[in-house]
Amino acid sequence: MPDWWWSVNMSTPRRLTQRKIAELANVSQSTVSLVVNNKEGSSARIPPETRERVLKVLQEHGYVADPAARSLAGVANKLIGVFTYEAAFPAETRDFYSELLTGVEAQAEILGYDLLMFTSAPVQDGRRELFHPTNRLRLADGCLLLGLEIESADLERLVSGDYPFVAVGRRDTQNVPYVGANYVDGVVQLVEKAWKLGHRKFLLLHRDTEAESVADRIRGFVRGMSEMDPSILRQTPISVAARTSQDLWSQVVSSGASVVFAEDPAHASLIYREAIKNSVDVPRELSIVTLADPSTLFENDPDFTRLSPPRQKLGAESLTLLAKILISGIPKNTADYQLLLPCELVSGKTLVAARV
Amino acid sequence: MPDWWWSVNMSTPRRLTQRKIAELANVSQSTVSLVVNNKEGSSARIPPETRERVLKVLQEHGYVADPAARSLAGVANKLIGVFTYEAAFPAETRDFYSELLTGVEAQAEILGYDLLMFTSAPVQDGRRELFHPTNRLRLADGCLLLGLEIESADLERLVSGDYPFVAVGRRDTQNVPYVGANYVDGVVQLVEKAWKLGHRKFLLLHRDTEAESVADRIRGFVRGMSEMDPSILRQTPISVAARTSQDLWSQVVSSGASVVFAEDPAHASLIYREAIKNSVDVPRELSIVTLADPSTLFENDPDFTRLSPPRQKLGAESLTLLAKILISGIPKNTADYQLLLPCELVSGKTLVAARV
DNA sequence: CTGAAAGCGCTTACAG
DNA sequence: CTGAAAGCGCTTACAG
Repeated sequence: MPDWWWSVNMSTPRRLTQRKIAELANVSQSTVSLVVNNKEGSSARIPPETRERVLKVLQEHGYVADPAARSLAGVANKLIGVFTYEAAFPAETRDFYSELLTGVEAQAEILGYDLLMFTSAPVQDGRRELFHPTNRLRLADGCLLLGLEIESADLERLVSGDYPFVAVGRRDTQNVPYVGANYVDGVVQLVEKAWKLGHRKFLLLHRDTEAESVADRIRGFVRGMSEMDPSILRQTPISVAARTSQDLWSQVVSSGASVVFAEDPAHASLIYREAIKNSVDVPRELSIVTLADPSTLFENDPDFTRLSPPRQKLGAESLTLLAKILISGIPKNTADYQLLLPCELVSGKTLVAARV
Repeated sequence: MPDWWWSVNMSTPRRLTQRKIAELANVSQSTVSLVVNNKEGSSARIPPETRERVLKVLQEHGYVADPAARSLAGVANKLIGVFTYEAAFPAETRDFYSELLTGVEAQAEILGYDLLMFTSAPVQDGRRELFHPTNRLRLADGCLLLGLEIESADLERLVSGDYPFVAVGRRDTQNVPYVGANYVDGVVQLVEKAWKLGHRKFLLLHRDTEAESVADRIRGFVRGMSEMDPSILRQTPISVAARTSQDLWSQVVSSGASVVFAEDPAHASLIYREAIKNSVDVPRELSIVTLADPSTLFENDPDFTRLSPPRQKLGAESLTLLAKILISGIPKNTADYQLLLPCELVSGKTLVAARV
């Protein structure tokens, strides 16, 4: 405690310590600690009477152990850090994070963890920096990492360190514990479905990012197509979605596709609107499939046929995995710390039989 | 550090400490601390050469001070607790909390605070309990309290304690530091506006809750009406909004109102739909005004004439106030810790001149 | 059954 | 200029 402390905090006396509780209950500080932690074990046995007395004082004063001190003394704090590479709450990123955080929050409630949001991390080029000189990861027992893209350098550093963490979403980096969505199999199924409906002219428009979740969807698309017919796959355009409505529409038209796989629902939405403008009937003349749930911002959209990643469950399971790691360390088998959850396939109304 | 530590963590040696850095740089641990904290002041003056050497080792090893230890040694935690009476992220409460939390988060980033969400608090009757036996408020330097309704017992206990906190939203309880929205003046303005447009038959339908935010809107309505004409106020129905669309519509019809003040946008929305069903033209035959922003769940609604509480700003300013309190204690003047932010009046399209 | 003591990693007067 | 030392609040062997 620095010297100036008292002068600054004269008004509010220092927080309640075990020592003070001990005085009040007429026991030693160690006894208080024993009671607080409900230790009955090996060497300590506190008579019920004493325990009651201490407990009473404890409750009367609403004592809570200083988590910093506890942590320093080597106990887990039941505190889980949540690091998001972008601000978690704003509308722009709300769709992405909200569902995940809903799951995390619900599970935290169940498992009795509090959540520490690392909002103080300095923002660099619009993204928060994980390892900055004053990073406070250690405040939490372990941490959840959220973000469409996560720096592989960060992941490597975490993997080689001893700090428990779990990434939400599959990651390429070796030995990273994660819980992700199984986009590959999901997209394969969607491709099969379209194929069986007679579609042969496909188009995949994906987002312009290196994120694993996007790569997986592309991979699923390629695998699905090649399982159906490798020669058709070779003629199937797989492109980054254009940025404007018009350019998107050009991509669709010039591809001659009967079904568009628009990874991003926002793109599906724009294409749908352009289709209306150009008097193209969706889905009778053009089927549209999207590979994630549409945001509430595009509520007027049709009920897109789509892949629905189980975002709430992803959040919940990530926390569950982290809790396991905290308790018993990283599992031996990769399969036990790299989990892929199946995506739901929503039938929707925008994928119908191809016209002959 | 408990005894079993090594057996559990054999693989990963203990985290890097200043002591180890000191050995590597051939200085004392105190010197490392001095360098880490960039202290130049009073008693310590480290020659640039030594400093460089230490800095180099520090960087090479990516050293970060253990925040728990720092905190224990008396440095502020820069940790703000966030207590929500309901789960913060789920869709049902998303509209209410998201905007607030967006503001809080943005401000936390600016002020360098991390956010601790008290998700471990046990839920009783659908609401989290603030003061439960294992409450961990003390984990944070202070805390923000969010909720439509906040138990006054909780508030009283907080006020009489020494734990710094700020409520988001105005509260009746004495001496509670808060940042709220000025609903009273906002509603007064809306009443005036409708009055000037020739409306004389008003109806106020409010939510069935004791929350201060609702009471304030009712108060504003009453004040506005009585400023216009007390005798008309006496004939103006002020009721709890019915639960079903049909009953709501009955309330509207039987009141004979030319303008409905529906506090809750969800109610405004239902009334609007009933109006369409019953071939009543909104706004030409019936004006509707709502006293909060509609949720994105009702996106198909018309652009309601409404009061828009500055939710993001509420969040941000609450954190700012709490930060002030943390630094210099509760201000002397009530006016300095009980803040009311003006609501924006959105013209919208559902309030027009009354038919003569 | 309970207390005195060591130690967690750090900050900061205080001696040299 | 730099190191030895006290102390933050806690947990847990270890003595009594």
